[in-house]
Amino acid sequence: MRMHASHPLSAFLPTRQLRVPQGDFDDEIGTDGRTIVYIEEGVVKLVGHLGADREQIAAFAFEGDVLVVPAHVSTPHTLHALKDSVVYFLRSDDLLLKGRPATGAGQLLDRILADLGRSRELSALLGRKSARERICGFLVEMEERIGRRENGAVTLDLPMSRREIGDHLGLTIETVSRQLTDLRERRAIATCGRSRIDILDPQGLRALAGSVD
Amino acid sequence: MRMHASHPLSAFLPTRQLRVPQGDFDDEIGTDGRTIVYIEEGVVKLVGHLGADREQIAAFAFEGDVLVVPAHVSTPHTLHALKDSVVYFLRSDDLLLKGRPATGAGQLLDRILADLGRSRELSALLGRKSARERICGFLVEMEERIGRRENGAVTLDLPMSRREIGDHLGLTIETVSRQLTDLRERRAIATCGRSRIDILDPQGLRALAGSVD
DNA sequence: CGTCACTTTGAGCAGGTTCAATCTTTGTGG
DNA sequence: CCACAAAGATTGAACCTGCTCAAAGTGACG
Repeated sequence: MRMHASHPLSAFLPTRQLRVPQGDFDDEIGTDGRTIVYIEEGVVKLVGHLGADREQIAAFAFEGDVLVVPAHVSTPHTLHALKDSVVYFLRSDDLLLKGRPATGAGQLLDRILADLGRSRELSALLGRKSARERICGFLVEMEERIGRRENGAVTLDLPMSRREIGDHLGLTIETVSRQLTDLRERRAIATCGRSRIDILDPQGLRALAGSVD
Repeated sequence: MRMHASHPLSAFLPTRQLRVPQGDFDDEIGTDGRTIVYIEEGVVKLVGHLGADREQIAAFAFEGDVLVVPAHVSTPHTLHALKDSVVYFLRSDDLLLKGRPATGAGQLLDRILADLGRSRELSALLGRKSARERICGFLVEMEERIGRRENGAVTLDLPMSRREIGDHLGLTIETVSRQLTDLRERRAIATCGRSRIDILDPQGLRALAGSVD
């Protein structure tokens, strides 16, 4: 499903490729209009800043994802790379007004709407789910987006820290840690080092995630 | 800023106008693809269903707003009219692939991105704000979207109930009520009946909303 | 092998929920 | 126009989930 090296985006629109090392790259985002980012390689997080060290991670974006950086909102948002990444920038103004909707435009719009869909899903999670449900919902989402099948179980290599997971799910690191410990004791997952998580019971996890499905 | 009677949307795209009485109109939404809704008149809410009477109101949409109904997400979403409304439906497939990007297309995309911006703002609110901050943030947003200036103060005629406010902000009706009472006692707002709220101290409200701004 | 950042675990606390009772608003029919 | 009913809103008291603060443990990298 991912766009390839000579992907449609750059084929018909004025994009700007950027290789970013792990870390911040806020300078690259224009503040005057909405920016659309396509992740060609790596992992990126979109962070909302509420002041006083309060952060809400609005989204994690992986290879092939599109991320819309909001403008004209009261919470300032910035982008950060969790790994060395290659991204393309695109101003929303350029998407339609220049004419020439090509093959890639529909795909791009689809991905923008997918981004919006994930945002709605996050709202439901933050507004109405318990800590247990949030963690399980997060693990299920990660499984679907970056899980690798490995003889039976699904393996996750999480590129984000406990703090970042907490800042995404509206929880503290302590609560994240406790919930993961609990899931480990229930044999729903197994952990190995800081970033690796094996999903032992995908169905159990989905049940605990508390969605309708 | 709102589109007018012969608005660009219908001028270049296959839309479907629908007059809906107050209440549900879920049947009208196709389940097979993402649906984009333009509110010509009235007020609409987008509801995410988490089962067991748990609801998250993802968005309220007023005249001139565009609302994207997410598809392919694990939380089913439905639309409801809070008043008699007139809305236009548009499938995302039809937006770009048919060619002919017209004047309205850019405007429409802008509004889709505005919808996404509001969704990000909501995530920040739900993930990281206290009950007090949520209520104040909500009032400030409503002030900006549907507030009417009336000799000095700004007046709101809220079309939603306390329950709906709670289901939007991730709070119970009791907490919403208590917070409003508290704001009334601090002389930040005044209430009149169930739906009318006068904003007496807009700046104070913004300060209590806890955004950076 | 030592250091530093990150993670885990524990104990006490607090903001918001739950449950229950009362009060207010709104709409309806006499 | 008033009385009544039903839905919605407010208030109170007890409780509970997740937070805060603190300390100990673990992994990653020089």
